[in-house]
Amino acid sequence: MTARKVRLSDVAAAAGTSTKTASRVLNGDPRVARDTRARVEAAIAELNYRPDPLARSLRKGTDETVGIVVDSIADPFFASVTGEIEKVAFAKGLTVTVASTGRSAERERVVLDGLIRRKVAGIVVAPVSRNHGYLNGLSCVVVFIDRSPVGLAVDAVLVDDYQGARTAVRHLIKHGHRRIAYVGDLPDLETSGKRLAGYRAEFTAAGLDIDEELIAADCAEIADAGRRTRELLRRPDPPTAIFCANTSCSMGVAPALHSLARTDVALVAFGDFLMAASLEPAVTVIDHSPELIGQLAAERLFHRLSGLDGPAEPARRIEAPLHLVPRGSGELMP
Amino acid sequence: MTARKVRLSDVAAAAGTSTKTASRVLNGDPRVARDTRARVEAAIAELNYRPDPLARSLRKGTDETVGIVVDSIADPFFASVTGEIEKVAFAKGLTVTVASTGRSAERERVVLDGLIRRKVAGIVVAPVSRNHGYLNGLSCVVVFIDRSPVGLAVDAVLVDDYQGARTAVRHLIKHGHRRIAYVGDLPDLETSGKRLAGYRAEFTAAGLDIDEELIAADCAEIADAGRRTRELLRRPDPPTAIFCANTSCSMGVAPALHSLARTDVALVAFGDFLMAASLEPAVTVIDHSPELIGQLAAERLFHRLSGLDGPAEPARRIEAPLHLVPRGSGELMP
DNA sequence: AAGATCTGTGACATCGATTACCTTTCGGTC
DNA sequence: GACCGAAAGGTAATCGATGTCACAGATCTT
Repeated sequence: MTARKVRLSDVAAAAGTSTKTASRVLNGDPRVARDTRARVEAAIAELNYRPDPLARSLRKGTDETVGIVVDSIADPFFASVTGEIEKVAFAKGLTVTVASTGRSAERERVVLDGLIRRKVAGIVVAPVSRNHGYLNGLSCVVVFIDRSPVGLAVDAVLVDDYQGARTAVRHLIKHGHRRIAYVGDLPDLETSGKRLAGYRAEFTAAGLDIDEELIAADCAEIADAGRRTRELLRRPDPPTAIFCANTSCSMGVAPALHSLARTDVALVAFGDFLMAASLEPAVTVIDHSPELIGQLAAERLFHRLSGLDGPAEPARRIEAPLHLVPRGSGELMP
Repeated sequence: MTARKVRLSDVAAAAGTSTKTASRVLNGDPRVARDTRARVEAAIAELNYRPDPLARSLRKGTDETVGIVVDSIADPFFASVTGEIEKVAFAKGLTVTVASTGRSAERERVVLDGLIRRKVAGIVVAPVSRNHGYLNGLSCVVVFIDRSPVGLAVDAVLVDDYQGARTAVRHLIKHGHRRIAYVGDLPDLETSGKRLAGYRAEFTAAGLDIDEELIAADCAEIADAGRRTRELLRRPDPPTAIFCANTSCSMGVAPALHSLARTDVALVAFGDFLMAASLEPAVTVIDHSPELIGQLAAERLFHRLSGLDGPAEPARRIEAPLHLVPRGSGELMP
């Protein structure tokens, strides 16, 4: 009933060959006679043999697994990215292991180290640390997402945070706003830093002054964003529009505007979110699809793994397209 | 610089012992002399040795990994559950591998099979198939979440879908509603089936008739829920309230109500979602925290793995608490 | 004082596959 | 007819750790 465990040697015995030949069949080695191959395949089917992935990995020195490392798996953005990569990986027969950094550079190092020790074939990582030199000389394909590699030449799938932010701010300026608040995460995160830089650049390009008091770039949590929004609107000279630099912040800003009944304040958010379209007014967003990012990352990873490129193929930087989705909140006039 | 690869035998050599003794130190075997242990530990530190998890797993026949199998990793509910389990697992030094079923029973079988072949120590699974007998006789700890095991005695962390739905419907009836629509997923999913049963039971208990026309139990996608909501409200005898049986449906129902400006229709949703509190009116929900479910599942899993229970400890059914969070939408009168 | 019981340790087999390196067979060449 | 090369397949080592078992010396027993 429960065939306890079938090993390759059992298959070989059943087929009347050596394990080596059975192994050849398993790995598609062409140097096997037609009928020998057939006998081995029959034995495999009959015994319902499946190779032991652990043993194989130990011997081969590489495991058919891809690792995914992100800030938090619960984060909707990273959850979508992960889901997409898992789909592709499953289709190729690879296992997916996940790990979160909690945004700690130290933990990033620990989990990456763990994955590498497990000889994963490839890793997709949304890095936290400032320097990734320690990953050099790895015999493992790495693709960065969301943030770019420093001190390391690997593929990266990114969005153009800087231009995205400029587009958002330009949109608001075009609709007549001059006092536009910035609500975002700490700018020492690469992504946040670039978005803030884009915000600033667009003001400068438009010949407008920046009121530093309207910049709330210290919102790590949803609640912070809500609180800072209230503070901004309480000012004697409140903003007429808000540029919200990431999804978490949107989750704080939008509710705050609602509870204050200040839906007259224009809003453009960086990153789409599930309910954005159903709020009243619906939220105009700069969309960067996590599914697409996941797909692009997976594609890049498997391409490298397939070895179709020469190994010398230089690191590539892929920009996932961004586009502004006008829904109402961003088109309000002051 | 990059110490290519340090094996246990290198450590042993450096410490002047056999690999077996080094292994003893590694595994905390008490039968090692004090100074031998010290020497081995020094060698480990000096060579920066880390054991190879694959080799260890192969030999031991079990991998320090927990598998998580859910409908979709991108689903916010499962993403939170997964994130929580990963946190706990990381703290215990275990790796986490994930796989999605896409709600296909066949795929469920395939991914579970894959995990088992990899000799994972434990699995947390949100099952899809109707019978899990094929998992019997496994040397692997399994914990079910969200749906209960059939033909198999394993631990399960569940919510009381039936009572939750009754609570929701009772709440609406108490506020004067008689025509309450049901919008939910297909009832052949255990969870959905129970919620629908709860809906029906509460009507019966209140001595009210059920209008089958108000039951839209065929919404597998967000878009379906939106469409069905519009249909329901277009009826000559529309409902005055909606009970929304899962989060995905809420994502469809709430926007639909908004876009129709029908925020006079009462709404209670099963499952909290990020923006629920910020909609206008805020959405009353039956909350079942995915974080809590993840924690409970992880706790149960690691408890079993620790072997503190006798192996004969009977399967336990754990109910994660549910509670109604009134926020406005559920308290509207007809 | 001979046996019994612990300690501490190492040699060697083992987990289940793959790789390096042979051997054999056979057809074709010159 | 000796030689070469390709095809087909086998033997044994190996990946890196742990389990089995044997054994020497120290410490008790009675």
